[in-house]
Amino acid sequence: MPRSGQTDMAVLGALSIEPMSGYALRESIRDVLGHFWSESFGQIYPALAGLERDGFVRREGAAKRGASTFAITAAGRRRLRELLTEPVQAAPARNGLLLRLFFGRALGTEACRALIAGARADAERRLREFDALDARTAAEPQYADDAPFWHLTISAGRHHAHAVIAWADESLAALDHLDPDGR
Amino acid sequence: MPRSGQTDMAVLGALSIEPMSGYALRESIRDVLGHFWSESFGQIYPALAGLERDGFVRREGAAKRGASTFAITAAGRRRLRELLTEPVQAAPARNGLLLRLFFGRALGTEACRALIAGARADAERRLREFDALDARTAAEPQYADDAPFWHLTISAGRHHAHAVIAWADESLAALDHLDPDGR
DNA sequence: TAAAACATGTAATTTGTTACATGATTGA
DNA sequence: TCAATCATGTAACAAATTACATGTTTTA
Repeated sequence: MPRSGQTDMAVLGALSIEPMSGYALRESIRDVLGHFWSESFGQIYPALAGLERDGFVRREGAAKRGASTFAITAAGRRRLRELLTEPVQAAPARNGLLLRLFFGRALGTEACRALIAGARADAERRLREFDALDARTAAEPQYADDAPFWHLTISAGRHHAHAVIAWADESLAALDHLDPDGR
Repeated sequence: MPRSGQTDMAVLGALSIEPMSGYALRESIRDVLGHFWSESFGQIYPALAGLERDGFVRREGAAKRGASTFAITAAGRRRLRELLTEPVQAAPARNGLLLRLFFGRALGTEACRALIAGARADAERRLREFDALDARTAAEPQYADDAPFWHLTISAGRHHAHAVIAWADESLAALDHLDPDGR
């Protein structure tokens, strides 16, 4: 039974905004936190069970059939603040694109170009997703108190995507200079 | 015995540049690929054993006592090209800083400010590390053919660090506007 | 009424880290 | 000679994904 503090933080945090089912929890983590966080069913349900056992969430509605909603308790809010205050643990760096480019001499210049162009296209797509996400949250006045913080995370995503685009353009130009025949 | 293609790629790639011991492999992965990749002993040694069994690396020097060096074979180079050509698999997003900021209303504005300032300081430190890394590779003429590719990865790190700094400054200003008394 | 979406959970597997155990070599 | 560094490996644990199993509710 995985009980990482990280998963508990994400689950309690989401439930601190509004009560929802485990299914909805996963959907909103994917759709709203998706660009900087992820959780799978295999973690969410055991985490909910543990949090319920410890009195941090309360299950509302029948457990057996159909929908049951999980709500955060007062103890759960205290636990959330405790978790949020813990030092940020750096995720181990694992960037498959940069690993391939580092060995670009073995991979070949043309394949490198394609990888960089792909990363640039992904970044452009993410920028469009951020626009949509911004519009969605701005349209819901009940989240007004949370929106400024949500905006910080979207802004981080935008800055990152812009950085990828600038880097890609610069890098494609550098590879052209290295090997002027685009072949 | 973990045998992920990702670890094999990093190990074969490093050995494609020059033969070295498992220990040195870990050091150079930490020191050179550190800003975008990581491997631990628990993965490197089993990976080396598997690669040796499959004929992709050859152990030179006594296995029992003191140093033994691992060198990539011709089959290993073919295997490396094969691995490098595989599609980049996106690492699951896990950014503990942004997760905390997203729940910034529960964490408190002041703690958010401190987290952002910390991220900014980390980025500044990384920029200095990139300068040192650049100087180190530029000083070794034997890596001239690889250096242009290595430079792409360092440039990516720099762009990313600059993006973090710009985002942090913007975000700190936004939080000031939200709550003018810094208390 | 059939398909799609909602909903909950478990089990197997993968992936990776950390700690432990052991020993050789080198330099102060 | 003692400590630090180099070196190899295993075992225990932790974290997370994926696939599987099961059933309900809504909608076309």
